[in-house]
Amino acid sequence: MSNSKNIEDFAEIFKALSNANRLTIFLRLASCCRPGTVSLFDEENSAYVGELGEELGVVKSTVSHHIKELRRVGLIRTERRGQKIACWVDPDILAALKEFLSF
Amino acid sequence: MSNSKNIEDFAEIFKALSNANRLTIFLRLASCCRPGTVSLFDEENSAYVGELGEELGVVKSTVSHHIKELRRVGLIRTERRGQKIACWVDPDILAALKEFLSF
DNA sequence: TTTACTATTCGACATATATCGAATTATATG
DNA sequence: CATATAATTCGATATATGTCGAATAGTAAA
Repeated sequence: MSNSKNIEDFAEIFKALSNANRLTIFLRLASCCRPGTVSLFDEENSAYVGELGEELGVVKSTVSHHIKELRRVGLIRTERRGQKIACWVDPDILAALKEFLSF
Repeated sequence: MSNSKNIEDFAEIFKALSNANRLTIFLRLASCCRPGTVSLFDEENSAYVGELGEELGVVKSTVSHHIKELRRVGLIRTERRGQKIACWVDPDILAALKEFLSF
């Protein structure tokens, strides 16, 4: 099935989490978008690219690059909503990750 | 307490698992040395540096480098037993890792 | 259609990393 | 002590990565 992952897939996932800024972004996204739920980046729950960058002290292009990487390995999913980007943590991959570490 | 970890610590841990060869080494070690139990690298359960290298197709020095990295971030612990190296997965850090991904 | 705001892409660069082979160190045994 | 075996360290190198700033693209609203 298309969901099965091998060693290299997991290595890529870990790599996506191996940078402190990227890991912070991931946790921030996870905190505002519970796995399985799609949260908009609205006023109360703002976490769009620009703001994430300000918090971290990196420019927008870098944040965009990191988000792209998180999405590439499947950790998060994103969708444009107007000018901003909605995102959520993929619940399946989180489960797969925990399963992977269960030995 | 000395066990508490911050974002950067976890990023380092993920980085240690982000290389396919290193991840393979870690899983191989985990499979022969259950967390919390210290297993020697004896004949039946051989996983010392040289053999790990042969399996992966990398030279000893590279394996040694990877093991050093896994140890540095605390994922595994090692101890010399004669000419060979005993190792085991640190159960605490595994638990911390799973806890970290529980949100 | 302008203008404003947001996100992405692109090119550049400095730094980090994976890997190898040679040299060295550690341990055991003849 | 000399030899053999195992692991580490060291120096070199090619590749990957994180970051920035400028340019571009997408969306909304005046």
